[in-house]
Amino acid sequence: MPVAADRTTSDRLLDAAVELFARHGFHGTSIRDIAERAGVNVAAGHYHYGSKAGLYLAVLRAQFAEVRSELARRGIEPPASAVRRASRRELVRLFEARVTAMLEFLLGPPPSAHGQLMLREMCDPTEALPIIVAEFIEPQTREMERLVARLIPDAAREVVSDIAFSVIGQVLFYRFTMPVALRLRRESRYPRGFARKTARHITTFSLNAIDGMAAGARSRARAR
Amino acid sequence: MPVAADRTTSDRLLDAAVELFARHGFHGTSIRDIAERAGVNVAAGHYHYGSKAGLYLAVLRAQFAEVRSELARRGIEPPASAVRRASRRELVRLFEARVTAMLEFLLGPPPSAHGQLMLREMCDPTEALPIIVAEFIEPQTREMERLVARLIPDAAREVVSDIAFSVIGQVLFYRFTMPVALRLRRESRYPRGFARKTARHITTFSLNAIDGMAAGARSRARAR
DNA sequence: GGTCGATTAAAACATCCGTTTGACCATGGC
DNA sequence: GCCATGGTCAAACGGATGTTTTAATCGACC
Repeated sequence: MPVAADRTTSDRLLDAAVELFARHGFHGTSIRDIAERAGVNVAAGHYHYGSKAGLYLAVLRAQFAEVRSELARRGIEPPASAVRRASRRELVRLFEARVTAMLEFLLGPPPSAHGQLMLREMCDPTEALPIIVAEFIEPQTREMERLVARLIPDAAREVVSDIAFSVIGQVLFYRFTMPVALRLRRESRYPRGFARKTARHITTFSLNAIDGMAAGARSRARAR
Repeated sequence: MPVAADRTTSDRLLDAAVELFARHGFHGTSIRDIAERAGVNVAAGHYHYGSKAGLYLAVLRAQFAEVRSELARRGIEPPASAVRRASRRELVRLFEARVTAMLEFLLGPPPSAHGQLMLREMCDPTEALPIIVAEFIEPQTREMERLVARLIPDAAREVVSDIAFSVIGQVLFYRFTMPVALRLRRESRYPRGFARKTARHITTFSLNAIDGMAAGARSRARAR
């Protein structure tokens, strides 16, 4: 089943490589598989990308550049000034919107290749990992920190950072443990609306945690 | 660097295989690498375990049987009746002890092979995944649910389950994203006491969340 | 029309892979 | 002593792998 034909050889290689690397990993995918799927010669990979590793790197570069622009397109990257001025109600809305967007983005349907490739980089970090961090994880963490900082004022930078990590952690968790979660649920894929429903839970859980920690900090401050 | 010598061939194979499968994955590890590390002949793997896949399966069986007994040894598996009778203070202590034990277990030092093998099964599920679920994830989830159920009485089973997932999620997250977390921190491994410190954060975060959700449920009940 | 650089194609290369074979060796029962 | 048995070994097998080589093809430009 070759990829769409009206594209350059290098693009078709990239498309096929995304599919197969995501599905079977670097070691589990052969140049010949990729070439066959792309409908090109085995030598094309080396000609256009130098080596198998070069092709893999190009795949991740392309994917996570796309991730960044996709997230920007969905408009969940409001200018920092907007977050600074937002009311509590607006902050909560932004929080849930962000969590929902990330989950929908990662869980599909169909399940995106991004999540799988990211997971693979956690298993076997390559020189592509810095790209993923820079293009996806770092900006998402910073934006989340900005939101959290407004939701729990006067908290130490480190506390804010830990909380942002807990939130992002819950989100990524639902992607990374998908095979297990589905097995526990005895289903073959997440049901319709699962991302939204899960986002609601994570939001509720996390906002209660944040509010509780803020209240705790206030009462400790009074006791001093 | 061969493995200790005063053991049977099949045991030395298993030891070497744990190391290498954890480090480089199934596809990334060759029978020859394993045999060399174990100091035995290449044919030994097939003789004792039938095939490479058979050896891999044996590795995971052994590892996660060990996990189960190790967790039992650490005494964080109190009989269900103890949880049923525990005071709030005791429940909180059990909660933090469980989170701490899981984190110390997963993060090391040195980082355990279990976590890495588990992560690999999330990437490429094999017939070993049911073993991991049955030996580790399922029991941990059930125990956590039991604790959570006591901490937020009268909650629906589904809510309890979601919360338990959020807690386990945060714990596994710190293992799964280790390469990224370390990169963001610009360190090569987690500092001493990191597991304990992180367990404190997860406990604080989660208990605040649970208490908040419990209070929210109560006030909604009153409004009705 | 011819030249040249860029691209594609087929074939070959060397290496590595999982697996199998058949010989060798120790041990224990008869 | 001798065979049966279970374990270990070097060697080889067939196939797959990433990569390279070499030749053919295409398109633009003078």
